[in-house]
Amino acid sequence: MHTQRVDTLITVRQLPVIAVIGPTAAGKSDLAVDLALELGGEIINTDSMQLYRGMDIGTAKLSPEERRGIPHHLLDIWDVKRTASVAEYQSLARPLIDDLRARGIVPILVGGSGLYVRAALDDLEFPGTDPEIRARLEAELELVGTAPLYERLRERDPEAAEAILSSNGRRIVRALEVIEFSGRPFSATMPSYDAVYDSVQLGVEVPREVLDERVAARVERMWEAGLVEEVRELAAHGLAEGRTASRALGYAQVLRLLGGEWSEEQAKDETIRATRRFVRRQESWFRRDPRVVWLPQQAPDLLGRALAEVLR
RNA sequence: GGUCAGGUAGCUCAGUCGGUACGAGCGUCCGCCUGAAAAGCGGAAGGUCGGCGGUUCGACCCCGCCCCUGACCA
Repeated sequence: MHTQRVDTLITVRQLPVIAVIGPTAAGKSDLAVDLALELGGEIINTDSMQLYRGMDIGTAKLSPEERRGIPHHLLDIWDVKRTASVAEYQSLARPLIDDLRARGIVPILVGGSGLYVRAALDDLEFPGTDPEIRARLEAELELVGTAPLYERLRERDPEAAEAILSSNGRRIVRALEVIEFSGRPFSATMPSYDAVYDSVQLGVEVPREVLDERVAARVERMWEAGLVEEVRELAAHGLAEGRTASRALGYAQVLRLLGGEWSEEQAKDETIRATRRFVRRQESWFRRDPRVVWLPQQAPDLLGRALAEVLR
């Protein structure tokens, strides 16, 4: 009976689910751990590449010490050969969030994969997939190119065709796949930001010039920390066959280095360039969501401001 | 000192028998994004074509001089 009253009290003042988002190298992970220590939270990874086992250096995974005793979930759960999937991620993240909340622990999502964050937090439903149809369409795309497939999409689902550019083979294939196995149109409904949880999204903001410098420094550090070795080892475990993991920043470039296609300098430069490009894409994705509260990472009282937003 | 090659977008380079620079890749800026999302796709802004003078109706493209870069010769 005692415990029941306590539980009730806690439920009354339940904190929102927190998501720490923002571009690569902005300082999300540290802020998240700070928040977890302060609020009694645990961390759920929202980074598509940190889901992979063995991809540590290149994904800037926090070391055990850096985690400062805070449990981190959804790290190292996939083999590099496996193709990533937002839908699967969603099916893993949701129960986890629910479970933590039920135990009075604040879930703190951290990561730069925008779609993954939304899959966890927002009311997104993924219509399913059919590997055979997909494979067939992809083969067709390879063979005929994008134009005929786009034409077909326009016939079967004009609305989807409207939303998808005729040059984007990947999205055309996915739309056709869904239409084919579901018999229904591919409703690529744009930004419906309907949250399923009470949540706060904290965007860590860093001036672009600073970020660009940090990216270069970080890639340099990754190299020194043995990224090439890490990739070499993963390659022995089939990294190159992995559809997703083989494309990860740093990994893709080192793979080309190992394949003799690029020099070390080239691989490094390309990694920096690709990462900067990625940063810009992340910013444009997150900027679009009006719910994000942006906090300047370099401000003296970052944690305090973050807490204020959470406890508001 | 001489010979040759070259000086065109922020970078690397295309290009025109003289008629408004058609440029390309990269970078930059902006945007899109529902089962690969560290992926995929799109749009835009950037050039007094090394400088000065000449020939011409007209020159980035022809001529002269000069400056700069690289290679070679001495």
